[in-house]
Amino acid sequence: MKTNSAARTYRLPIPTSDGEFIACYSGHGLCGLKFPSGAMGRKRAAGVARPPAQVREWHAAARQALKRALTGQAPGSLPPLDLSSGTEFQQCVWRVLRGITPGRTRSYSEVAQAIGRTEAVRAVGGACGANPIPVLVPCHRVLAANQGLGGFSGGLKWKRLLLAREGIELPS
DNA sequence: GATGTCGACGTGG
DNA sequence: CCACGTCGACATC
Repeated sequence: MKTNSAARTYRLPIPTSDGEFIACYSGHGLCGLKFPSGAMGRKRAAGVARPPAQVREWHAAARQALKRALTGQAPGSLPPLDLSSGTEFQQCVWRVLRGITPGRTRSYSEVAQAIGRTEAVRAVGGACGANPIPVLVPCHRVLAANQGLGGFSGGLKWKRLLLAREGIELPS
């Protein structure tokens, strides 16, 4: 049978003043966002077909949302997010993250509490690290309870930067 | 107070 | 089995 083009994922660049992010789209929506990689090969996707209209539409929304998020504002309307790659537990965590408003933070234990698994604090950290759409799913707003910064898959400098943009004063 | 150890939890290697 | 983007409880100085 024909290659199921519906399952194909598209990787499209989002140029920003902070570098070129890469957005990934599945047939169901935005499924990934990557931070700019320092030594970026900016190869135009020469042989790659132009994405379907639906994807281009999502991409336009994502670009605008990311721009706003990078200035510390609420992202506004988002394209549909395809978080199906995550386990049920992870999706619960990510849902909570999306409820944290810009300029506010939670601790890993508070998030654990919010999903009704008070003791799964550490697992929450793991779920945050597995977040496929950083920035728009604000895993950076989760700090350690002891006022520490915690970690960040994309690099702690990004976490610091994003928090600073939202006017959050970092502990020590 | 400042350290050190330990148990609890989900996931991937 | 182990290591994580953790935390709080306890032990010991």
